[in-house]
Amino acid sequence: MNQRITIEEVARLAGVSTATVSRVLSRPEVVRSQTREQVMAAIAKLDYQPDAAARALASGRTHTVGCVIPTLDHAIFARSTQAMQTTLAQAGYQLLVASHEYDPVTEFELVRALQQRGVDALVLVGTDHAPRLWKALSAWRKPTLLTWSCDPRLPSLGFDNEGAAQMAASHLLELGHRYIGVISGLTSHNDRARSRIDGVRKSLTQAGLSLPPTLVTEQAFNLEGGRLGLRKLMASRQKPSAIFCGNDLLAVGALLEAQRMGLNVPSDLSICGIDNLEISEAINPGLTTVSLPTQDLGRIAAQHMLSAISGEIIAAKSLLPFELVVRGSTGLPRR
Amino acid sequence: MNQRITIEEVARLAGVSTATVSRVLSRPEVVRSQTREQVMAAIAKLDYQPDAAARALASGRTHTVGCVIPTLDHAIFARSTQAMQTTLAQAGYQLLVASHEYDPVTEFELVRALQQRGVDALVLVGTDHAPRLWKALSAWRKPTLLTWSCDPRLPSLGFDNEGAAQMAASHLLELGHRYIGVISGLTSHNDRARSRIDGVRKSLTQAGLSLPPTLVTEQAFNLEGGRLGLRKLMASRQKPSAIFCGNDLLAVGALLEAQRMGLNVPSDLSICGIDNLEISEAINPGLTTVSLPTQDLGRIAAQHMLSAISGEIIAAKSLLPFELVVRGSTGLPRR
DNA sequence: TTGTAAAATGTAAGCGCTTGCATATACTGT
DNA sequence: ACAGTATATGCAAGCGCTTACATTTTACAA
Repeated sequence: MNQRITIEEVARLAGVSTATVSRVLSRPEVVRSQTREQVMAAIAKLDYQPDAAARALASGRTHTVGCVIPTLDHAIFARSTQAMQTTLAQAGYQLLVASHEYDPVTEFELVRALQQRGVDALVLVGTDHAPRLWKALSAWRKPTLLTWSCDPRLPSLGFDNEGAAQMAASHLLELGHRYIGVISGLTSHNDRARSRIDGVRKSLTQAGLSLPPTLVTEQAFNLEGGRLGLRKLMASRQKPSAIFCGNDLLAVGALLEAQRMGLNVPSDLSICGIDNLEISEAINPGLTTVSLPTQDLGRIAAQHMLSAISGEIIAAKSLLPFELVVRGSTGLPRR
Repeated sequence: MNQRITIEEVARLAGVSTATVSRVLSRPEVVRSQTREQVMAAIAKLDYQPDAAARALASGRTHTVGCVIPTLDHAIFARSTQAMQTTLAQAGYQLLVASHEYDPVTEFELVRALQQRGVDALVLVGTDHAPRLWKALSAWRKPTLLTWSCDPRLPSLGFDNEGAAQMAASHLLELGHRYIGVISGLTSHNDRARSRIDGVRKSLTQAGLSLPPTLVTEQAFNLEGGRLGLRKLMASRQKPSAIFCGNDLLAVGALLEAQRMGLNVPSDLSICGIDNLEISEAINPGLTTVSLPTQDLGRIAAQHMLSAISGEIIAAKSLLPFELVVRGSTGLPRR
């Protein structure tokens, strides 16, 4: 840190006290405009950059929001995180991201690390967390937000994952499918994946059908998982005529693998996902899916945290809308 | 911050001075093991969490690395950022990410913001930066790394983008293509995109061919861009028999659009990209591409910064390897 | 033992800023 | 002009930690 410019030098040059300089920086409206301009001139002249650590120590606020996600390597999280970052940056806040790769222990440690760093707010994904993490969160006196799914224990901003899956399943049922397979993401430490399976099961039950374990497979959350899942389901005794995938990545993988196997989608097999990624629309045939506003999720999460930081009360639970997007990958079952 | 536990309370409970507690935290080996254990016990008992802002102010180090990228919304950046974050976290460092959406002004401001925050190192993407950003970087006395492409002005870790594009173009030339079109990403504030076009041009020139402007189109960096680009090129007077895309996202978009137009890939049109995304392998036909180790890029970038922070000298320029992956999307031109 | 060097610990001065409170200056109405 | 307010600025005490440097303890040789 060689000859860093300090607030003192600015104060000297401007002919005021450090307190005034500080005020110009944080609450300019309380400083007389003439004084303010002198100070601003000095700041500009010296190219003064306040030391964030010192500000944080003195004020107890870091202008930083922490965000702990499973991984940036999935488009949905990358997208919402991107939106969050942009929104925060516009308000002068910085985003500290950390990812745990679906490991609850890592997640706990990351949260602690972010808390130590004094982030002003924390955003987490989902409701599956280690008990001691819940404890660490409730002992923490700063805004915290759960995203993607909701839990009564903390303010949440998410989707009705079960409902989204039900919507997809109903679509398949309405088309006349009776044997519906499910390719789910790994459900460990992932409540979204579980809720989505539950949603399908609920729809099937309501229709007087059931979801036999042989028609459900859990796969890694990537294209390869979708392909493996498809092969597994199509190898079962009673082949499904339609497959619901826990997300679009799996669905796209399944679709491409079906085509490789020489199956025609949708006449041989209908496939449906959740998320509505860009690829879902582009692929041939287009993927029928439930569209989730993931970008809005990130943006609104950021807005909520900014509000909460400035003392406003935020909704305990907000659900974002979703809608079925029917494309070419689903159709009537073979007679 | 209500009744936060401070180092003083730990010291009191352990019966030592705050200095000793501090040493246990940062240089445990200089403390007698017996003392160290007393202190650790006190830390555990009180669940003491050191205040990062105070540590930063006193020590001048934040254990934070800043990373400024164009956007997280592209798989390649998400992937390398993810790898960086993981590597840093393992070393007890946190990642502050910021994205500028290809806007140099925003980029400059973000860098300043990160510098104010006292990050211990900074990672940037590419070599296209505002002049005042270069100035701000050289005035800064901490490790800085350029990634994706290299520049003599700063330590760099990247790819030979021109070479990668040449490799792809040579492949198409060897197959016998003479009319090669290019769908490039937007070249503004994006040296990688420009280098890749240059690479293709160079290969063509060496083969005694040229790259007419009508066979080059710049498109937004997404699937839609690839589709628009394809339509544009296929509408030109002299249709290309092969298309090089600046990255795989464009290539996949182009491929899917070609199929929608009823073209057979590769017999009617060969398509080739750069990056080797997961989708490139999964799609039918598989996309011929130049594979870049983006994950390694992030991991190694993190390692370099950790080394540099601890005072080691890092290479001024490291180039990561790449290789051509030939799949089904390229073939011989129609006779 | 005792002396000496090495190792361990303690003391206390900051790090650069914010902010409650005291003081000074600027307005207002009479 | 003057008291009485309202507004603007300054003073100085921290925020919680790190780290030279000083001091004490330990280890070991003589």
